[in-house]
Amino acid sequence: MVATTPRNTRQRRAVAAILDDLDGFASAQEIHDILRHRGESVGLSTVYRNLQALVDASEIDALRNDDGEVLYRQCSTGHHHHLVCRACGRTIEVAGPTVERWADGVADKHGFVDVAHTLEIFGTCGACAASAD
Amino acid sequence: MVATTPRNTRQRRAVAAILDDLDGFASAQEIHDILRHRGESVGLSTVYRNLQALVDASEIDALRNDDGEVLYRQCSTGHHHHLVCRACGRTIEVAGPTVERWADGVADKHGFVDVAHTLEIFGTCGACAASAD
DNA sequence: GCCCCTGATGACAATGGTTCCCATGGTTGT
DNA sequence: ACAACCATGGGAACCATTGTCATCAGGGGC
Repeated sequence: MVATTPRNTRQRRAVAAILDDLDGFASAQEIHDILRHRGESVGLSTVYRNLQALVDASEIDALRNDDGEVLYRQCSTGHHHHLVCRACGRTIEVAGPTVERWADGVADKHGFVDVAHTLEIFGTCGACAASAD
Repeated sequence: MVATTPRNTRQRRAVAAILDDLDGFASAQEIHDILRHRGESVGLSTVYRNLQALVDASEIDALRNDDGEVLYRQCSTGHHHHLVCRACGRTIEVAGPTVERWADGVADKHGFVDVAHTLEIFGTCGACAASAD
């Protein structure tokens, strides 16, 4: 499987630009809407395809919210987790070396191989909690 | 909010019985199929409703697999996480007091309130890894 | 045990996020 | 510029899940 270089299309650039601008996580549909409002309309299928390609290339992170929707965000490289505000989507990347070791240790102790884990922290950030009073 | 006692119907008992018998996680559709094969046919809507009720009552745990499907399992009470085999679904409950404290501490440090977290470990159990060779 | 009220059921429609299909158009190597 | 071929987009298809509503049955009251 020789990795073919993806073409540099207007749509691909537009999707990447949105992810550059956004701070928190956003769904594919939200990104599609933002593109429409910017006048840089891109087909919904294309948004999905490009997001999936970026995930495959490990250039963005994806996670599911409680509703099962997939959210995307441009993140730093390397393994990390997220502290996400339920209200505004603001996201803080967190590293947890201890947790990584713990998870691997638990799996190893039970004879599991090819181990991966998911860990996300959800809460309400200070600003949103204050404005909700 | 006075909790009304749910009625003791054949369908409710049948769904609970399946969860009693199963060891690992199963999707609503799988449980529906098992019921059909047992001859204790139950409407799909009813399966979903009863599973949701059991989740609300904290009598079973629910989590999403990579495909976004919701999986259900009868678990011990109290907060815990899961080590799940991708191949056979075998599940081991794990407690991680250190992780709990770490997650809460991280959230607190950033001023987040009303904090929750998700943590699941996926891997291939020894038996499945051996049979895959 | 029998009735009746009311919540539970189930067949089907509807929803919503995501993926598939395929004719068309734009990109890139030459 | 040319041509080959990948990317696009609009709509249909998919699939898990939820909603609708007429019908059914559990269980409290008698």
